[in-house]
Amino acid sequence: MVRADWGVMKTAVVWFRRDLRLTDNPALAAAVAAAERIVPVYIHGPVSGGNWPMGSASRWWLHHSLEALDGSLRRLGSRLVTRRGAEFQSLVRLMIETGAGSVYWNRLYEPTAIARDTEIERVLRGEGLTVETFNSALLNEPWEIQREGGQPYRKFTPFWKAVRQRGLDRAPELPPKALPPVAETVAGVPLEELGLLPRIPWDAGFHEFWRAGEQAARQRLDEFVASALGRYPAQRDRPDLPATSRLSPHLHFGEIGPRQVVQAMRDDSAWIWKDGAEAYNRELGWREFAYHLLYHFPETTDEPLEPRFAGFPWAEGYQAHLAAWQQGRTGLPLVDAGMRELWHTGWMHNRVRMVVASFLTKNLLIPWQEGARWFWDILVDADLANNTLGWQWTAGCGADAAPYFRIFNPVLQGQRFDPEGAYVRRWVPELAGLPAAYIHKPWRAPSSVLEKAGVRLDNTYPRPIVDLKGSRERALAAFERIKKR
DNA sequence: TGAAATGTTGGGGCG
DNA sequence: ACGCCCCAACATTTC
Repeated sequence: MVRADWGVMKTAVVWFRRDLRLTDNPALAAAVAAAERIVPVYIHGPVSGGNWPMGSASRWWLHHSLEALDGSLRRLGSRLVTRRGAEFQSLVRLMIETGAGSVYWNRLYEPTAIARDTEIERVLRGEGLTVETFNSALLNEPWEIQREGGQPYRKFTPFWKAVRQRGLDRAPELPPKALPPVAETVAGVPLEELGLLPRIPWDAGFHEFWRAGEQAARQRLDEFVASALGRYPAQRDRPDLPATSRLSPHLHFGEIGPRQVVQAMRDDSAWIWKDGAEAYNRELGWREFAYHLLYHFPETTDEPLEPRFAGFPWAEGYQAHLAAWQQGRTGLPLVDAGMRELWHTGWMHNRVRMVVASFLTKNLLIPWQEGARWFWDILVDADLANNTLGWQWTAGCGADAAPYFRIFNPVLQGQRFDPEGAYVRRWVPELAGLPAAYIHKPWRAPSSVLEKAGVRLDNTYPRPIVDLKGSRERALAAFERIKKR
């Protein structure tokens, strides 16, 4: 095969974005197959993302993930070039500098990213350059799954059925065995100068819970399959147990891809864990559904999909309640435990996410956008598609949403899913001395029990900021006003 | 991927 | 022995 025709080496830029891995990276694989020289680049653009610029926790993760990616590239003989500046200009400059005639990237699906990438692709192609884009993030492109007649799905169950009929098998790309070096003359900005790490070290605790990067992602997947997958269907709703995969931030940054995850489920020889694999694949299905919805209904990041919710009578003057929710001092132990887990680790168990979201939007009648905004900033797995779906689902205004009357009771949810109170004890230590019978409702505990546990209501721990029964009735009345006639 | 209110049933205490 | 009542326990309906 003659490739280095006329003695000119072909150079390709691989533009990394949220595909921070070498295995199962179709853009990288295609570039390696097509060119002799590879320039891997990450471009840190100016504040972008429209209404949704990357949050603090995401930036923390990104910093460490880029560090890991650079390490992986170096082990193969290459390195990551890090640039700062507007994406288009940075890309053009780099291509001119390196003599690259082509650029490869894996697609993003956020509305602002689609608009930007489409424009970059158009202009570069107009200049006669090669632009090739790929799917690394999803099992199917959002437009590949369609209803009869071409409309998008709005219900998960038929969507998932269509996905299953299409089949989940997508062979992951193998990683390159080696990569050509990047010339010394190609300069980059040191990672530290991107300013991704917070100035105030509120992230100090994150290191205890997370390790970013492709290797860590793979390890977590393997450990999950080996140790927890069998119990996943029965225990995944238990925040007090290590029953979930915690892959979400790795998936968000593309340190591992859904194809690899599905393959791990399939390859697992213990078929008695079939139910676990099925249940976990279904969760990947929700992720696919979220991207499907974001692609087809891009305005839902800010507006309810269900138009009648535009006139919903949300509470006014809710700042104090919002702050109590954010800081984990609502007086509802399960809610506070969740919000503090979020603050300390950048992550929250999914069952608890539903409970705190229901409490915010229904018991406090605070607009779901406020919750989405807070999660966006604090979650290490903050993902526009998933976050939007999750909040609209809880608020009852989204696709396949929870009916408006479905209001979680944080006490009952706590008793059901944290029966011994271990989760609350861990994150709300001032309640740790309470017996299980009162851990989820300290305000109902006899004074002798409180005293023995060292709990002084209103002092060491607040009473509930709203009455559960009354606020539930208020929410039902509010929803009644926008009910479909 | 609810909770509360309301309805039904059946065991057991008791006159 | 029988009927009455109470009330868990469970089922159904409603929000």
